[in-house]
Amino acid sequence: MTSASHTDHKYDPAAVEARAQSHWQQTRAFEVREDSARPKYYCLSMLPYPSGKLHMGHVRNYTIGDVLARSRRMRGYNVLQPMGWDAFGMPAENAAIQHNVAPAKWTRENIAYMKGQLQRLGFALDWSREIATCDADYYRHEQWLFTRLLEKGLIYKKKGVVNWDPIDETVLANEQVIDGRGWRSGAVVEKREIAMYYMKITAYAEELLAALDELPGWPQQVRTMQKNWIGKSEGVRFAFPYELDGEAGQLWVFTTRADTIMGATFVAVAAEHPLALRAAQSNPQLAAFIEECRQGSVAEADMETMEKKGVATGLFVRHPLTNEPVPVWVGNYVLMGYGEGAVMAVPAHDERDFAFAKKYNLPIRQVIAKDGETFSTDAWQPWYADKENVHCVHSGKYDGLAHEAAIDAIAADLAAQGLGEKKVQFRLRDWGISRQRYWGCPIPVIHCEACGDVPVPDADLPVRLPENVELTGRGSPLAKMPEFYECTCPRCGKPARRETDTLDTFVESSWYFLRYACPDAATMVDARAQYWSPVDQYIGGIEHAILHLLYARFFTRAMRDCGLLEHAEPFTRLLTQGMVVAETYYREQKNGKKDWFNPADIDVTRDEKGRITAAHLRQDGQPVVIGNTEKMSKSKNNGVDPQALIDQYGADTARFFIIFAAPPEQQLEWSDSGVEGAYRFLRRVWNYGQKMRAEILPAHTDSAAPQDAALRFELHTHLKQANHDLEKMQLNTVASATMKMLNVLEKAPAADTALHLEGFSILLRVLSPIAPHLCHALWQDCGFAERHHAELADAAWPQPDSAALARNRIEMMIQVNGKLRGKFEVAADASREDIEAAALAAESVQGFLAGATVRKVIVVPGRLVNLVI
RNA sequence: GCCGGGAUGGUGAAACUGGUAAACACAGCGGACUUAAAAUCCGCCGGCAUAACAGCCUUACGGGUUCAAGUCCCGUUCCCGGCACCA
Repeated sequence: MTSASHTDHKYDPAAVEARAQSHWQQTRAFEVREDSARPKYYCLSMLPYPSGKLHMGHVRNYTIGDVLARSRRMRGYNVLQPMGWDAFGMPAENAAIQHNVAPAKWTRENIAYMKGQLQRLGFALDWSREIATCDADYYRHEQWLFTRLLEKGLIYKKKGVVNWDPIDETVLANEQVIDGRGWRSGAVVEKREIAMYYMKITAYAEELLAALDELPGWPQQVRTMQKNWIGKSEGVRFAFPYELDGEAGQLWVFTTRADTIMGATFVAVAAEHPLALRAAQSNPQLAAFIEECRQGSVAEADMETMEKKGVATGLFVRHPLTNEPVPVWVGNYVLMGYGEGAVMAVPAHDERDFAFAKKYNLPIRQVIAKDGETFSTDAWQPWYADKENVHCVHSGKYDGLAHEAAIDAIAADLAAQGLGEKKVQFRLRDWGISRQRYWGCPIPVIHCEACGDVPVPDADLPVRLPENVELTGRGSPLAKMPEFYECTCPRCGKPARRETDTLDTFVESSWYFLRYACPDAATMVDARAQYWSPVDQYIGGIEHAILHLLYARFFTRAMRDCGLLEHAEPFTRLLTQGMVVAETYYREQKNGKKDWFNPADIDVTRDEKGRITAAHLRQDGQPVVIGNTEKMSKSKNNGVDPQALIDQYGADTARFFIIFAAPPEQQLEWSDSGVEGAYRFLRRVWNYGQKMRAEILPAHTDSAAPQDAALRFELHTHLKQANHDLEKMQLNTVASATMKMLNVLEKAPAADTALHLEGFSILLRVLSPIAPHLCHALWQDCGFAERHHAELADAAWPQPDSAALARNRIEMMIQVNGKLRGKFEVAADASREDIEAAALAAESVQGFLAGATVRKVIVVPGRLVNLVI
């Protein structure tokens, strides 16, 4: 049963873990295939970007996934848990520029290293299904789908606005724009319009929204965020007619507050709006303002927080209901790519318009009133924007109408003139998927002067990304490679030019979970994808709550509508893990830039209460500023390397600590203390296992029964709690329960061998998903594999014994006026009257009852009695 | 700015459906064992007050509902995530 190397009494994580891992590898324990005899369980963690080495967030994510996967397997499920690499992306290009290494080489080396780390952590992964999104065997299918979606009209081309760095002549990601300047060049960033491909996600807006109600396995907060992001609103789209240079035109806007139209005192248009550009031709001041609006990033957060500015165009449109002239302004806060690129402004009933009108001295006209409130243009009051219990005033024939009625009447009048109608609008915008980057999936389109944009025929796929390139950081590499872009048109055979943009990396991560099911399929997916779909449990960071998860939901539907799948929702249950955060430390340079220091290089000073009072850089002993506690990131240099933890304490300790330290959905604040405690606990388990082998097992006979009912009650109470918490995915208290179980077993008399055996077999099974290596070794060494006829990974999950949990007397509390005053014992099946009588007679409350009248007695069976006096 | 979330002892946290606030740990303090150290084991450990008990207070802050509120409602502060080209 055991070999000499296993009989060493000291807990040696490295040896224990190598032993378990080689067992799993030799038995191919976690390679699975379709099996109609058992329920399937597809447990998926978000795939990592191969940035170099694992960070703590990865370890947390995959540990949570592994606990769920292993515990399901022990409950009889056919469990698939795969892993792969989100291998395209910007960091590889940055590394290439900085270290002069090809992105492909850099990425593949990172993958090899990180794979080794994942294997060292002992996750129950089916490595035979591993995929890397940068492999042509993966992205060829994505290119194939692209051409289908292009034909179906679900992908189309239009102009979009990007951040343009005029010095590096390159498009910048929002992340690369810092305070309006390019991160490398320092140049003031400009907005530039370029032609791009878009996925028509808005075609699915209604379905994506409605289906959120049918995702009970998703956290409510994620569903709410997606709902708000899709942003369905019902309103009125209408036009302000105008005449310009003798030509008639219409300026269209959308509003959800058509009941306030009579208070519209100006119209604001985006800087890129055709009317603005036309007016600027003869208005240098306006032209200068439009130029100013072109500067800065395209990020919405920047647009929303910047100072709202505007300039009058000098043009006027006519109010569609009053025919009065209304001035047209250009506002830097109006987005051309959103809605109509123009908004009506009602200063009296919109807070932003109010501020703008005050700033530029534009009229503020009240058209909504509320009983008991007085309107004043001096300061904004929240009720000005109310929709309930308000009515129209100063609005002619609409006076007295409530919100809904006014909208109906106004929409009808606009429609009668052909100047508007009710409309449902979504905040959701189509998904721009073109990237002017090198390290991504090439867009499979050929541009021909005669034939236009021609999709690459199936037979010519994949369009391979050339892998040996030099990156300079200027321009787009593919656009400088004639050997890549020079080609012939598949239709007419004449010389043509290949598209040099690549796809957004979110495209790869929108369907990878389907490819795991059939990684060797000749087509994009096959029947195996249907067997494993949908993913039963998805685990990943809360930061992906909107974009990635929404894109994947859309993509699954698009594939369904191409006949590739039968289902619409990719992920049945979702667990959004909290972030791993750590303190930040920095020093500010004279130019305002911050140098960030890693927590590992910092010594902190604490006061007698343990609070941090100061921090110093170990290297020079000089003080540093203590920043906020934030998500571990490269930019803030506050990452803690999990490798050091694994090297020192082993994978089981790292896993146990991460599970124990915080509930999965909550943020996990990293601290080195506590890891030691996890290690001590596992060592106690190991030492108990050695005692089991040396003392308990030799004394045990199979006919013996557990003796100590009180301890057995505690043991099964902890097991019941653990099972309940596991179901809720509150894994930290599952870990606590295993600690409580060990505390019980260490109290148990050595002679009660049956209790020890029962208890330890339960403990090992409950602990095994969290610390699988240690438990695997003890399970074998203590003979449980023979007793239970299964290796631990396949052992049946333990269930509490109801006989052990039965009680005939229970303890209840007595409150007097809601304050705890005493306790008493009562038979478990006592009647309400008996409980009440026992409570009133209890010694501990006599002092409070003396001279008082008991007005009311509240009995909560099994818990407490509250005496109201 | 907008959307979503969070705040409980020195620290991480627990408290099931509104019913004993602080389980389980970490750190700290005291003790046992030891020539000594490490390891291990035992005890104490929210605040005020007290010789000790009794008692009073306490779940970010301010109100409210209830026999009873960490939990529900209203308002506020601070922190975190996302905001469409970071992944």
